[in-house]
Amino acid sequence: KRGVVQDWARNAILTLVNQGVPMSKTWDVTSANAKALGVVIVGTWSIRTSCRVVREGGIAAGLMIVEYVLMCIAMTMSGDGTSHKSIQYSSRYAVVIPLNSQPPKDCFLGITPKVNHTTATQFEGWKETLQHLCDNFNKSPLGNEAPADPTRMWQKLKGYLSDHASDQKKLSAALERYRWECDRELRGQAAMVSDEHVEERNQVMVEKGKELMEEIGGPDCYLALPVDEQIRFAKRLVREAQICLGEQAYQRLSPEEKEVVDWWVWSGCAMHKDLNAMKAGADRMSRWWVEFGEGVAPVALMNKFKTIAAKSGSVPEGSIVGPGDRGGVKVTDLLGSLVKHRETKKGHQERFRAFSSHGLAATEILHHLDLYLAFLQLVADSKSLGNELNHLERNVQAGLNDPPTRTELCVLSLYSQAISIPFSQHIRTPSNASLNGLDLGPVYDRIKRHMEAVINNPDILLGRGASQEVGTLYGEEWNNADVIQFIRDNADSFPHLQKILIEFFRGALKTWNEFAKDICGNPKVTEATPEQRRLAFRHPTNDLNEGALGTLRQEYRAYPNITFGMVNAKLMCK
DNA sequence: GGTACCGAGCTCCCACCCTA
DNA sequence: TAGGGTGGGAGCTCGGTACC
Repeated sequence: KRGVVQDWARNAILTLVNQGVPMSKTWDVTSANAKALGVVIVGTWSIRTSCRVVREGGIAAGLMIVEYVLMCIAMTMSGDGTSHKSIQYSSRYAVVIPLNSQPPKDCFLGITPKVNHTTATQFEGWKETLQHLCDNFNKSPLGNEAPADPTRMWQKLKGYLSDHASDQKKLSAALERYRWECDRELRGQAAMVSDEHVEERNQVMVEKGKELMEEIGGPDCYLALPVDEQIRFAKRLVREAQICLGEQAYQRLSPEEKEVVDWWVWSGCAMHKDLNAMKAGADRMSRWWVEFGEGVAPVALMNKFKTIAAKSGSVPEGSIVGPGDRGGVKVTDLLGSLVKHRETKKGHQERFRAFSSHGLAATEILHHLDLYLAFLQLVADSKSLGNELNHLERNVQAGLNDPPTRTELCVLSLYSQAISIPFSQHIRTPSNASLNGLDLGPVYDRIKRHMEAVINNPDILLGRGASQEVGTLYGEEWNNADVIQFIRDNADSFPHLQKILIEFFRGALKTWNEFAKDICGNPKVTEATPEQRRLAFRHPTNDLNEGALGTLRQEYRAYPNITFGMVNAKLMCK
């Protein structure tokens, strides 16, 4: 058809946009490539067409997702939230398990804005998401042939993956409850048209009818309702009767069949476990100085306002300085602000491109300690008036020169080198892409055993003869052997290092024990058959949702006027 | 550090073209 | 002639840059 952009061009547009080409430049890139290859393209396309193709691609991807879900044997869901410029957003993914032995498939269900972060709102968001996908599918020719029913999607759910926030566990319980309702509703639907248990069915209908009729005040009240209210009442009556009949049908199943039907597992993101363990270790480390430091503690690194208040003497310094105003984590935070500020116009990120986590930051700082101190001097020298560092720079300089703060940096680095990095590499390595989050029990046990070993014998990490074989989680190479050597060479400068290390590991271990309960201490997981685990497959981490929300921020920044619908379309096309 | 302006990239509205 | 496909132009938002 003349005047219509061909399929090859649509595919090219989607590919280019997925590779990061702005939608306004897809034609320029295509024509430049064609020219270079000596190919003549008949016609052209506009920016508007480019945008439409991407949006259509998103809709087509949504239809494909519904097809996958309708054909799959089971599925799990995962979600995460963030706020961007005062608006809350939720990202949702599903992993569908195909009928055959094909690997699980990730399906991006979209990012939606929401009015708040309550469990009820998030739960409604999930219902709306699946309903919206089915509505779109049913409006398409595919849906005319075989309409999609979100109830059947819900029935296939086997679990939920999220972070460890209490609202997420509550959300998982709400999703599980709704899955239960959908399952019983479908069983009830089958019972309604079945020739068996007819008396039972009639009895349920009569009883439910009476119960709901009493609730609204009797038949006269029902007749006084507007027609749309009457229809809503009738639908509710049918649904509740179906659920009741469905429960009766369920009770006739064998115990083994019931277990398969009811099986649902919530699990938390593995990287959140590590992050929380790091945080707990740091808290415990900072408390140690207060209880046993005998007056020695990391230097206070107060912000500008607290410093002014302390200097004025109006408030005792002890009541101003909080636990988060000193130590290794504080100095990595401050140096992070200095060399990798989240606002592109601030900081010195053109000179340094290194930080990403407290553990890695501590390693980087210790590895190049002299360089960072020299850099701060360079900053001071480059100031036009009086060679004075600003408040932030002075704080960083004080922290880097402070032995107790350096001690904490050593501990953060050792935990990162021994536990965090080997663990994250293990669960994120491409060869482990099919690693099931439910199969991480042995990994968590290994982490706990290794941490206990360090607590009982810190020389595993600190001893001069200690090797990477016994020091790291999997006995592999240190991520940064120079820093390990630096810590050992300077052990005399850190008299509290061993005690602080043990304290940190005790705090982190306690959190690991607590946070790994979803897998290690959960009989649903530990006693599950391989087939049950396969059906409830979920990734070890919530990276997919974290990544989608990160993409949303990047897209908003790169394209200020983009709608989240377009961001969704771009992500769904991938 | 504050202000004004520019430009990039997307969306919306509407008119035109093409085909069945 | 209706309806789908397409592009022109205007408008919006916000990061970047120049200037004071």
